[in-house]
Amino acid sequence: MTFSQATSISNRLLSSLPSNDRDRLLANCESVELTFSEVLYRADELISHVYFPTGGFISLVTPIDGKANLEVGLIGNEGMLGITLILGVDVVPFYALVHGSGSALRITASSFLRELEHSPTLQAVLKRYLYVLMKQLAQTAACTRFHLLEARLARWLLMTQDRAHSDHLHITHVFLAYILGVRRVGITKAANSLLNKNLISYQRGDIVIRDRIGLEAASCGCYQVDKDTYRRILG
Amino acid sequence: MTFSQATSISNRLLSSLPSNDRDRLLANCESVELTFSEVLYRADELISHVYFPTGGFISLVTPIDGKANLEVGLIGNEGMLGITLILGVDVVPFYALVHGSGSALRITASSFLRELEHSPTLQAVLKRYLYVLMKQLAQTAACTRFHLLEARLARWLLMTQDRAHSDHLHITHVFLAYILGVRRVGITKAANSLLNKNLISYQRGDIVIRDRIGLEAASCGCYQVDKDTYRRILG
DNA sequence: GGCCTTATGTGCGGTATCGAACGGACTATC
DNA sequence: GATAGTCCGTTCGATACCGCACATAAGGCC
Repeated sequence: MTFSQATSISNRLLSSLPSNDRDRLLANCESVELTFSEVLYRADELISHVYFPTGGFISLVTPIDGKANLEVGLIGNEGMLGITLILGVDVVPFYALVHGSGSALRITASSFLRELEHSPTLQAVLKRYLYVLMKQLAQTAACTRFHLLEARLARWLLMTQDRAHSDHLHITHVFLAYILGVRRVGITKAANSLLNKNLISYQRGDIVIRDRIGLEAASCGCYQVDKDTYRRILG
Repeated sequence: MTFSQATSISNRLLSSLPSNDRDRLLANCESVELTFSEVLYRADELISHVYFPTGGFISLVTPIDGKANLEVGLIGNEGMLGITLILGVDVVPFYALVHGSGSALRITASSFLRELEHSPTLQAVLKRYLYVLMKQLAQTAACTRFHLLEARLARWLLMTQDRAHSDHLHITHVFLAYILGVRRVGITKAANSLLNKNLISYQRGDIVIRDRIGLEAASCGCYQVDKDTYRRILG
């Protein structure tokens, strides 16, 4: 066994597998460090590896018109990157960008597909995860349309905190603007508003969540909706 | 055989199946008429039937905050409704609303799952379709965020024309506002602009596409992107 | 210390869309 | 031909963003 139980258990999809299936999969995994702003997938390329984040987390980003971008999904240790392989499509659907440094387990696409054949449980779990991801895509679409920036920012901070497992996030306004599809100035304004409410504090690329409950109140309901969906389908 | 070749061929997913798989499936299907504004699925209910539109078409709609709504997908004879069954989840993810009257083939969820077991080809086709749907979800999210209403309206008209197989669409401004997540007045303004450019004409719930090429120019690139994705993955 | 890069704040005019209300025109029904 | 219902057009002020430009500040590096 290449990896300790502690490592394996820190990805929720993997830890929900029966131990023999999990061990088989882990034996084919290698541990990698995801580093901030690293691009794991470029759209339309072939998927070479799939990733199960354990510490780090990843943004799924859709480019549009060659200039703008929008984050459509967020993947931490509750999910995986490369899920479309289970649909028999090995073409990357979205850009995948590391937004939180940390560890992940990765496995080559071919090994992954082989393990998938051997484990109906793995198939079942990942299919359900894909369902959750779809719901999140739609939720994000509607959220982006209707909710004010401040609420969207609060939602993003909460989602990210869950995946970073820390109150301290390493992220700049420029990056947030990119993710949320707005101007940097818009982020400055929204972040300042949250600051004035004593919900967060920040300084040169470090954001600290000060009041999680307050932040939940300031965020739109989408945060809770996403969480509920995950729990209902995979919990 | 319950249905003629002509009927079966009019859904593109079904017509891409080998004839024996298709015939088995069709033998379990019944033909139904979809009527305008009919609700086929309500979110969080159980999926009782899946639908393969042949003439009609269906909107997938995500409600948000209990008041607003946003269309996140459009299903005509190029697709199917109820696709999430292949993920092993029988809970409806989105509202499904008939937006174009016309025929469809439907099959009970249990029969569908049984056929799915028997036909790896069916599984493969539908998984690829699900991939396309995911890409469209993300594209719609970004489109909704960045593109002006007039372009989004043009895109919607084109997508709908493809699925209605007709230049005449039966849809009111109120409905369009609901779909695109804007005020009715916004639709009136955008539609009027398209009218002034001689791209469409309309009157009391009937819209006529006058100049398809011009409409494509007025629409955002998302229309073409979606089409390309479908062709690449399923074509 | 001095310099450069990066990160954040501010100010200005512009605009797409919002919410609400009202007016007019066509259709269906009786 | 009166009445009610549906559909479309217009106007009003408000606002959440936009693009652009520039100011301030903090940290790293020589």
